[in-house]
Amino acid sequence: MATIYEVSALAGVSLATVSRVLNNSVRVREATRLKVQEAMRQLDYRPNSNAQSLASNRSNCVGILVPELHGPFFGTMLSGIEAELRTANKHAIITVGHSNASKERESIEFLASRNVDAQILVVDAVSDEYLQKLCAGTTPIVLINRQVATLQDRCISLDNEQGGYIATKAAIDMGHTDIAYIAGPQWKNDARDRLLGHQRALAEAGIAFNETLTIAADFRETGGRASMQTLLTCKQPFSVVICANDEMAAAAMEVATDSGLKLPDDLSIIGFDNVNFCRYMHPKLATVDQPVNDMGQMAARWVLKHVYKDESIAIQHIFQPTFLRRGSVINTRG
Amino acid sequence: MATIYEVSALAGVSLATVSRVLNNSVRVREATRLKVQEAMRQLDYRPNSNAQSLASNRSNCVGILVPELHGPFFGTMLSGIEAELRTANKHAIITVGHSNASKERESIEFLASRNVDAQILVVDAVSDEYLQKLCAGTTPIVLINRQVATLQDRCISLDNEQGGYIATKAAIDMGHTDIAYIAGPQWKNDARDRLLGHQRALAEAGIAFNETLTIAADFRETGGRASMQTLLTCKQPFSVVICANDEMAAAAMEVATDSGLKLPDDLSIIGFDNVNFCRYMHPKLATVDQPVNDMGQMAARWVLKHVYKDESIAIQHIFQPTFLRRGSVINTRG
DNA sequence: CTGTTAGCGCCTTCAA
DNA sequence: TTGAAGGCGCTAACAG
Repeated sequence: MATIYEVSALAGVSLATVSRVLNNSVRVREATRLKVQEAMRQLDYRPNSNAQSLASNRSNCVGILVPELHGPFFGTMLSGIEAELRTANKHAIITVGHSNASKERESIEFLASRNVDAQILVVDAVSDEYLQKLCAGTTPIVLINRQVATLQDRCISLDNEQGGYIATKAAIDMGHTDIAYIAGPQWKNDARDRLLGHQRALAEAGIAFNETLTIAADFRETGGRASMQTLLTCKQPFSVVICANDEMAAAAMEVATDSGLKLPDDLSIIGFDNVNFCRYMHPKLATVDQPVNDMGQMAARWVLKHVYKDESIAIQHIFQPTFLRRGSVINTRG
Repeated sequence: MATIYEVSALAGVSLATVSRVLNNSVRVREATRLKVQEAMRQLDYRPNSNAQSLASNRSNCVGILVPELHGPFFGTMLSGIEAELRTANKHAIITVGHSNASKERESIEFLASRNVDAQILVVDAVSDEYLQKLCAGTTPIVLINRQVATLQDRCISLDNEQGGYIATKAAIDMGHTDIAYIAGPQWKNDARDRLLGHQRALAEAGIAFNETLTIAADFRETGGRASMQTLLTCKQPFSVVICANDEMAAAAMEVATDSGLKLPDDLSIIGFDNVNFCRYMHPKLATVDQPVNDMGQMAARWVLKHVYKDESIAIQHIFQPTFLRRGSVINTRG
């Protein structure tokens, strides 16, 4: 592959000049520029970005770390990030953490060693202290869906408490008073916040919080399934089960159907996230929409603004969830 | 961030020696190695991979190009690729082509300029000639789900013809003779092959191919929806509609249900791909399983074998589909 | 506006 | 087993 030297030789200019037209920096005489560009074309020249990055200490790449690649959630988020970055001609280097602290750390270090200009992280295993130390370093960091008190200006996340609140409030508004709740793992702050919102809605309506109708699971189908089975055998009445995410809701729905309940007449179900498969379910899953694509886009914009200095960009740190009423939930007041 | 110089100074050795322990190459005296490693630890040294890549002309990164990031299909594939690469301590640089020729080309060039050791491509817009020229270059290329006659040894793909065949054969075996088919875009070879397989199964069973019951759509929900509507108004009887992918099948199912048909009693539906949402549908979608994760993994293995010289690996170029019978299809023979 | 000259951080012969 | 020296392809002062 041709180098900048060959271009400069062919064009009859110094390599500094070639570098200048490459970065369309400062003033280069139009004729010279054309000569150089023609030489580049003839040689099919492509700059070696490793060399550029080494020399300039900038890579035009931003590193991304997500917990996983499969599944509907992070794909959408990545899509939002990538699309926005691309508009600015920046590229994404994507890495996976598998919700495992050492893999997350390893990925972050890989990104750092790749000299990315910034990192967008979606992590749940690594500690707050680690993140604080990381943010104190030189590479700008953005956090999606992770709240660290001292790092608010770098956090992009959903108002999970509000999401938990509106889901439960919607159920209450539709006449439900016996409400079961399948929570997410309580060591995750989003799961905790959703539960808090749920409790706030109950309190506001004067409904007592029922411990035995509240089960903490793992955000996965297996957990949702087990939780639903427990609920069905706990001898307490409930007309709706609210789940802290859609996967668990799907599992709950399956268990309920399998055990002979007719949905939504016998039981209403509400999810959280609004991932793509909600609309394929039967009945369609009522859920709380989380604008993942937009949140990914916003993280990318944060980088565009703070790293690539596009001052025209406004940053929104907290995104509001919205309740989507669909067939899986019924109004008991008719 | 500490450089190799500082490490060599602290350890009291030359930087060549540091480089050697870094690449655990040749023989370094154990004592020296320990001294160096201790220095690295103290300085929290991380090699700059841009510099490594520039000097060694190897990056330990493989470039990936997929059509999109959202949606259930490519996420799973990426997951398979990434996991396999990671076992060998190689990393993935992921890029998106949006099924658009110039974006695909741009992404490929980006990957090349990043000096990736190999590229795994899932492309549909770029031409065969372009790919041939690309493969003639120095960077090893693997193609997933794209057959180029002269490049067979670099292609990993599903036997789509067979997939089309078994879907239709399954329907026939269950007593269906009036069979509608919603095809994919015929400029894509996978869509074409699936249709060919469909026709082979028909021919084999002595069933005449019915043009008006065959509609080519776009592999998307909108296309599936429109096609199903056309079918419902075409005044020809059919007891099953076979779709060239699951998205169109989901849409077809929705349209059928909305127009009052009871599934699967009034109409059977079969999809293709077995993406994650099939099992959330109601009735559950019978479909042809495409082992996407495995195919991604195999592409990664190709790279591990041919680029990183792990000769122990065996490569499988063609993957076989399997039919998954589920509730959306009924046996008319009882 | 253009050329000269140092590096960027690391690998890799070649000698010792 | 180790060190010295040149170079990977490019950027960024600093002169001119």
